[in-house]
Amino acid sequence: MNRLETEALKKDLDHKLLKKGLRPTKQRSCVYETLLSKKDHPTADEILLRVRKKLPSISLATVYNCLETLVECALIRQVNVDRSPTRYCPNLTPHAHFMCSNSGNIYDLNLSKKDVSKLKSILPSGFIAEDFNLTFSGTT
Amino acid sequence: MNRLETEALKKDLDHKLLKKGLRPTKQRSCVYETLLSKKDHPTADEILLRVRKKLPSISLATVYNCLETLVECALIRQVNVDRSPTRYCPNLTPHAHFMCSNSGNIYDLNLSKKDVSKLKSILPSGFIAEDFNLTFSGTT
DNA sequence: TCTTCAATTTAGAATAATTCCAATTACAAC
DNA sequence: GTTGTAATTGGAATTATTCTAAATTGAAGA
Repeated sequence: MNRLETEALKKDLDHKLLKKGLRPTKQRSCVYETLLSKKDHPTADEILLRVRKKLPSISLATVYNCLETLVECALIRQVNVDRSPTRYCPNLTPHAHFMCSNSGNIYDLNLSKKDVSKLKSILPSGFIAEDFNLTFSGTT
Repeated sequence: MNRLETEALKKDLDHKLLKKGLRPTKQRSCVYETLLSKKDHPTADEILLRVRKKLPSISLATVYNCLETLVECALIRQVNVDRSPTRYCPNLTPHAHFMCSNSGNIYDLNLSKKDVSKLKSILPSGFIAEDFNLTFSGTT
């Protein structure tokens, strides 16, 4: 990501925060940029380590706070696979996850609109889904 | 469940345990029967309470041990929704889950073979799924 | 510019689910 | 019966996450 892109993202973040009456802080933007700069699925601990390269004194509690805020602003998503620590995902397009049992790697599987409507067609009448979560596990 | 059914289940359980070199104990069969007697999605704590009506001195550690064993024997399944405590499910037919955000209730949504093959068709070539997990959240 | 004040950050304590551990207990095989 | 291994048990330990209370920040108004 070059400087111009980074600045555009920061502007977008600040705008979305302000719309919710939240302050644009350097911690929030740093956590956000860190997530976007490497599109994997890090845990809060891993994010702490990465963010500390830029902000050495940031605390784990703040990382959790920032992540929660970013999720609320719909800028990132949480990924939970079984009981393992929550992971965070900057991919906002509809997708499923595939967890490789050997490596522990998580892959995004993008879903077409057709896929999504097929999924929703599983719901019986009367059930209204706000969200869904589809995770495969196996080997690649 | 009448006595004959219960005994048939116990026999099946004992058989599957022995096949794996595991001992059929009263704790294991009690946990299993408890889960089958009310087809909801209790947590380990809730299962402890129910099982203690029959085996007052059973410990929480044993309940966890038994549940782990039953999962390994593919007699029950684990259900994880977000970060909430693991729930256990005696329904072995392919199904998705729907969690009602208001009540917290979890519903089984049975999947047809067609549904399952549609789901698997999401996987790109090279990805081999041993298992999948589909959970909707919303309101009923 | 100075003050004010609520939002945010911070370190560390607290919580909750689960796992671990070491000491019994219970069986099954000999 | 004895023996040996598996299973159970209570409590301690672990781990991810949330809570708390004090310190810091930065925008808005005086």
